[in-house]
Amino acid sequence: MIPEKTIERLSKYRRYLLEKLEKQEEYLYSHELAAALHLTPEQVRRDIMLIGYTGTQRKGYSIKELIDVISKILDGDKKINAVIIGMGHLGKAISNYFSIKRSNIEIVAAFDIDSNKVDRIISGIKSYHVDNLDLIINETDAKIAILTLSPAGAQDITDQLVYAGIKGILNFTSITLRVPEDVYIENYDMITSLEKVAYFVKESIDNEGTL
Amino acid sequence: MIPEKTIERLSKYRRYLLEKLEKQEEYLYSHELAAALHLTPEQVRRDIMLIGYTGTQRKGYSIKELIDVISKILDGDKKINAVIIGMGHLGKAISNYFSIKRSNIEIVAAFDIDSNKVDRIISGIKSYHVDNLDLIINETDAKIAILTLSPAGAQDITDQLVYAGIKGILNFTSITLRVPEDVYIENYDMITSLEKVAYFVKESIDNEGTL
DNA sequence: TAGATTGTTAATCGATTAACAATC
DNA sequence: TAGATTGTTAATCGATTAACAATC
Repeated sequence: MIPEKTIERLSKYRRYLLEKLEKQEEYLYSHELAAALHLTPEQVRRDIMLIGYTGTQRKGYSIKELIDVISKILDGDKKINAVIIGMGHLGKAISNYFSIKRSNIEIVAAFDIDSNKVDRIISGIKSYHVDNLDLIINETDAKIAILTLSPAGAQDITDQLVYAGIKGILNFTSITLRVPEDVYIENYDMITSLEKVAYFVKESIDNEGTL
Repeated sequence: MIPEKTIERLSKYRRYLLEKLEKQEEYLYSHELAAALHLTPEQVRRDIMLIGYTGTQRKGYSIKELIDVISKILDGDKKINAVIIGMGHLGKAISNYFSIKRSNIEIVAAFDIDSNKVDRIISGIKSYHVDNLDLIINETDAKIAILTLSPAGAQDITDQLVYAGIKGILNFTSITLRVPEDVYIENYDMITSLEKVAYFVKESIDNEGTL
């Protein structure tokens, strides 16, 4: 079982490695990857050890091989389908973001309650009325839902999603959702993030020259 | 010095407490707050201990007092100004999100390179061409920047922001930015989050019934 | 009072970092 | 070869959880 933190870093490693691959580079050292992502070389080596890949002692790691190993871990064999709930600005932003297909995740449908945003293709994704949630999720066999709707209806929609067979939720609403144990939730809380930045900025301004 | 993780939770506590306050409730127990946010009561009590607030042993914590103590920690005395770089869908989504004024953070300006999005008021925020970055940041004394632009120009803009006096960055671009030590960066990486959800969903599907 | 709750110290857990032998 | 790098174990660090006395 690979720890959550390592999974996060693997995703970032892969992104960086793909950039390197495009530049025709073949090998890189743990300390290069570490420097690029503000980590320690030890941590990089340990993560790579955990996924069972082995470099060569002078040349470092093969970029191509490492990408393949990480991809096998992150993507598995089969594709996984996702849906977006809420096609406001945030929903559209995410659609565009993932329209460049990366990895094995595909956004196969979007939902909204606004009749202007329904039964149309928006940002390349077919958009349905939320009344069709259960039907479309079953048809597409989607397992992930990305929640970008307003907090008010979020818990209700979540219950419907779980009922329809969704197993993972990326939650952009700022409320905490209740779900069964076997559903994985990742909370993406913009308010908290901004308040955190503000706190540490305030701290650093207050402590200016106090070292 | 309060740890990062505690700061994050304080932000969430406050949000929840404000909801409770609106419902005219006066007191709550550590276990209530814990249950609502999927934490342990011990952790809630420890966090509250760290910020130096004390409840009463039978009634629990005064909602109003606790909000005030958290606000004093998170907000400090003075307001802090923020700017958004990039007024695409994501920039607009964030503008709307924070147009309801919460805490002491205010978004005072936005920047873009697209002439259609410049010298206008978008989602309630005055939008300028990026050429005016330094000028406006100095005029408004903004200390935080929210980056929602495309990865290509992000490092260049970041250098300009740091030069203009920005001390905290909320980074929505998926690249890792280089900044001086005294600039606080919070990375908000949607790709990594989605890949993480996909990984754990895949794991749980693979292990179905394996318990 | 008895029961429930707080505040806080000690124990545990997990993740990161240091250290270093092996080796290309 | 000498120097740099990997792989991995041990040590450290930090955060969470358990335990429990104090007390309303």
